Amino acid sequence: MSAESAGQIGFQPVRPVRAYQRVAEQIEERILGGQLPPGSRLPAERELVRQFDVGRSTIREALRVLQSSGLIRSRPGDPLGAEVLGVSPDTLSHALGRLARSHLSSLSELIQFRMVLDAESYRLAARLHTEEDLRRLTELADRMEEYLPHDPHAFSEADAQFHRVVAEASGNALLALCARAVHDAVVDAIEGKLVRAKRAGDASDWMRRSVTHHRDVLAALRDSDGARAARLGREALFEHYAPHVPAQDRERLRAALD
Amino acid sequence: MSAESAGQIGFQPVRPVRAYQRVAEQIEERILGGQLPPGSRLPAERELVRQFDVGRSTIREALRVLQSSGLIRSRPGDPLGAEVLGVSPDTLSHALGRLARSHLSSLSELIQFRMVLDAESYRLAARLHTEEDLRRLTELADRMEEYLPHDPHAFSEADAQFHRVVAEASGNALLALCARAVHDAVVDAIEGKLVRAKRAGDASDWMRRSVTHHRDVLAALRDSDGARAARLGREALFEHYAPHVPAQDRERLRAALD
DNA sequence: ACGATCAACTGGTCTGACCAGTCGCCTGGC
DNA sequence: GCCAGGCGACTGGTCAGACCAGTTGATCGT
Repeated sequence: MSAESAGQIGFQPVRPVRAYQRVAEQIEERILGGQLPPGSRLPAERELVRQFDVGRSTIREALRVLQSSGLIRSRPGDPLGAEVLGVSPDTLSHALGRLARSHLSSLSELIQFRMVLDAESYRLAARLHTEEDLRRLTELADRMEEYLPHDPHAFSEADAQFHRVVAEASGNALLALCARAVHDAVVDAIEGKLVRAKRAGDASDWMRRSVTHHRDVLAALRDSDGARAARLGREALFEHYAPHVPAQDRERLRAALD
Repeated sequence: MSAESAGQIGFQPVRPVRAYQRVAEQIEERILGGQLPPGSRLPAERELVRQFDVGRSTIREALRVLQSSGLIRSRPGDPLGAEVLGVSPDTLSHALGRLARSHLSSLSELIQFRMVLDAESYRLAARLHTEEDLRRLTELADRMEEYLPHDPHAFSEADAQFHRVVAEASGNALLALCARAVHDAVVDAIEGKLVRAKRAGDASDWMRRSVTHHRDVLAALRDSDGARAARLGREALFEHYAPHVPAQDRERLRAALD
């Protein structure tokens, strides 16, 4: 290594490790390592105090860290102790949501990212889907058409579920997870505008176009035509969101189209 | 809404909101909202006790949550109070790393996801890069060639930086961030194997191929040929990682190739 | 047999204390 | 005049002990 070849020993700056950190690390290790599987219980706080031989505040700070990571959940009065939840995707969603809310990334970036993720999961789904996937998707498309006239809420629900099933059909849970997190972040960021637009009267028109879009995607998946499915996904997102993006950012979305 | 039309009022189950949660939320709100910009300082804990009118343990648990989210950092004895860090991408990396370590997602999913993200950022970079980007990338490629024979560590560093610059050139900070987080997660997950393989003697051979790969990508970017750049990225990752993936998962990676 | 009661827990919060650091000021020696 | 050193007055990290409200399961009275 270059530092060593220059004659320096290369001491690492040692940063103090807090007691609550070591407690949290030990417990996290046990959870990630498979001891303490999801559903199992941690000992009570006062028992952990005895086992780790630290004060209760230290234990509690460690548990707070684990809880904010979604690894455990605690409930007052529960005689069984905190519940182990295991690794949950919600942390990802939260992190993405924060990133989106901060001006570190703009709405157009978020939508462009969603275009990329959706299109690629479509592409993979076209290649790797099972018959069961197709059956579920057909059913969802049917349900959307059925709900179309009278229940916009159920329609949106079926819509979201359609996308989730496609993402799962891609065979990549991680990709599906991120796609969902980004989807949620976009919805959070733009909800107000869209609800207004839907109330403005073009709702049923939009829903009708949405149904044909989903049918097109389904057909592309059935043909195992990944490129077509991906293009459909990108175009639909572009058409849907471009009007809500500042004009100077629209070029960015267009760049993600081809 | 369907629940209301069924005659139910639709009360939401109210879950108790802990004091530390409200404290953490208020502070997070201020940070995300732009008051309390990165670099600014929080009041001292005992001052927060007065302002929020809660006990110090409550304040400390709230600060722990914020710290574990990467929003703040505190140092004992600092008379200025905890430092605001703002939204950081490290949270994403951590969340992805945990997801990868748990069997919720396999190594092959992680690598496939990286193929998707890298390829798409290449594609966007080919379209949106600036002259300055090209200059920096050329310099990095030169540096890689220079380091090639005698400093594998610096070589890897330049390699990673090359990918980071390409991701930035895509113009989408979110995409770049995720790409980097996934990259780090892959490196964490596979590091042991790779180091062994590199020591086995094919290191310089791999580095030589890597240099030509980066030159190819650079050329594709210069030609604004997004499809070619994306394909190059996918193929390089496939060739590099396929041997380290269980045989039954290799088909998954192949599906991401086209 | 069963429903109300109660005691022994739980986690959430508060108080007050101590420690080891860190910083600013202030002083004494140059 | 200036600078080194020391002396407080802070900081965050940790601990101990207490109280509260909620949950639970056994116990008791009917």
